[in-house]
Parts: sequence; structure tokens; C-alpha cells
Amino acid sequence: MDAFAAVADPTRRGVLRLLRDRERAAGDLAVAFPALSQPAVSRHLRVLREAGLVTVRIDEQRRLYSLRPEGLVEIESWLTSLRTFWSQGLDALERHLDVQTAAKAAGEEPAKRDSKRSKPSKSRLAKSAHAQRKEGKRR
Amino acid sequence: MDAFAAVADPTRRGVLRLLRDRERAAGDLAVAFPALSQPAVSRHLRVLREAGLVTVRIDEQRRLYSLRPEGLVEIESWLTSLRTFWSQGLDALERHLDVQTAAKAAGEEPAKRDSKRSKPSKSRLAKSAHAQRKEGKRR
DNA sequence: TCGCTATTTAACAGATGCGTTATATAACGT
DNA sequence: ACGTTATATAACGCATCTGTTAAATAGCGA
Repeated sequence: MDAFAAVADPTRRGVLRLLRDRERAAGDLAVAFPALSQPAVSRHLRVLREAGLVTVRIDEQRRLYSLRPEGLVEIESWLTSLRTFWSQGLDALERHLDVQTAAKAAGEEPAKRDSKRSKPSKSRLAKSAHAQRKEGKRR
Repeated sequence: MDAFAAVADPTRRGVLRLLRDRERAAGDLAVAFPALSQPAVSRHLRVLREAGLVTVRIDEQRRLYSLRPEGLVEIESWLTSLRTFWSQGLDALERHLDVQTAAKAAGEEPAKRDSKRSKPSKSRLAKSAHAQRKEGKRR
């Protein structure tokens, strides 16, 4: 399970949130989620571990979990790559959307406005999906 | 489906990636994923729409999808809240992990996993998970 | 070794997600 | 109204996720 899927679960986000401040024993984390059984939390921990989001350290009989920030970098950078302009402040956002729309129009495929365009050179958007899939499908 | 779950799917991330540059018609997006059928992509679009990550604009018979940056703010801010210190440079990170372990001691809250059943009064993280669940908590 | 605490693993059930094909809806042009 | 294009919805199968209980594993102390 990758980092994106790992953080898709609210419980796991809760765990990460708890680990943000300090490392914690598996049992303590389990107690933090009274609605879940201890094995359930244990498995969430496994998922987080396998996703590289947390690390474990053994202390006596306990397992101490802590946040592994590197694991979040994947998400961070994805978000960054998606950002490009619009930051997250909606002000800067609108500004950039405008700028971008105007600027892009110059060097990019129009991809809008005039309805029935011919077939622009579609960088990666190939032929007809229907046609393509239909070759060899029943009925 | 919330934003986190929405972006957990690689295809949907692919769609967002395509929409980063410009708005696109549903059909063009479908063509961009030759491995999937058109209805499959259409449903991904629905998920993204319901998660607030994209918006649709009707143009003739087509639906033009575009990125809705506000929808990503939720993830952005979650990431930020989790960051707090360690930015993503591992230097600052290690520094803070040390500092934090020593300095931090109080001031967080357990996560809220859904419905009506919960024990918020539980001080912080108590002792035995077993013991706690065992006290009349069968379902 | 025994017994206790802490945690993981196993086995299974129910919910949910994703894909497919078939069909419906929408808007256009003739 | 009809045919075509564009897109969404319906119905369904199957895999995966999440939770549960029961049992296994691990470390400690008597």
C-alpha cells in the first residue's frame, strides 16, 4: 500500500497526528482509539510501517512508533507538482489562474472555447477510446 | 468520498495531473487512459467532483473538467499541520526530532474515529488496552 | 519454567472500491 | 424525428480493506 492509500484512512491519519508530537507505544496508540480493537490498530500500524510513514523501535516488550517524515515527502512533492501556480491562498490562486489561462493560450493547445474543433495534435490523448476498445470486444 | 480517499487512486491522480495544465473534456480524459473504459473514467470524474477536487463546465455536448485547487487545500493543510517542524529537509528534521522529544510533553488530543461511541474523558493515553476494552465493551 | 504484559498474526465476515458491459440521457446537425 | 457524438448511470462480479475474535509470539520478572 502506498503512502496515498495509507493516509486515506482517518484512523491512520489520527495515528500520524499522535505521532507528530512524540513517539508512542503501540498500546498507547490503541487506547487512543476506543472505537477500535487493539489488533485493528496494530494492523493500521503495519500499513503505516509498510508505507514508510512510521518506524518502530523496540523497547522491552513494547514497540515504540514514531513518524518517518521522509515517507510523507512523496505526498508533499505530488502536491507541489500539482500546485505549480495556485499556491493555496485563494487570492494568489485566482491571480495565477488568470495569468496562466492567458499565458498558456499562447504556446499550448487551445483545448477550449471554440466548440467543434478539428483534431488538434493531442499530445497524449490518442484516438477514440471507443474505437480502440471496440476492436475485439464482443457485441 | 473525501479528498484523501479520492487522491488515493492512481488514475484519479493522473486525471488531476492532466487537469493541472488546462481544462479537458471528459472524453479526452477517457482517451488518456487506454487501459480503462470510458465509464470507468467517468466514474473517477464523479468521485473527483464529489470530493471537490474538480469542477465541470458544460460546453455543447461536452463536459469540460478543470482542477479546483480549493479542494486540495484540505490535504495541503493536513500535511502542513503534520509538518510543524520537520519541513522536509532532513536536516531541520533531525534537529527538531531531538528538540521535540525532550521538550514536548503535553497538548494533543486523541483522534475522533466517527460515530457516537467514545470515551473522550480518557485522560491521555491510559495503561492497558486490554483491560480497558475488557470492561464491558463487547459488541 | 511459569505467568504476565505487550503486540502481532491468523482466519473470517461484511463493506466498499474499481472495473466491465449494457443502457440511458443530453445536445447537436440534418 | 432521427442519427450521431459525448457522457453518465445501472447492474453486476471480484478484489481489497477494515474490523472482529482467537491464538501465537516476544520479553520480562519471579
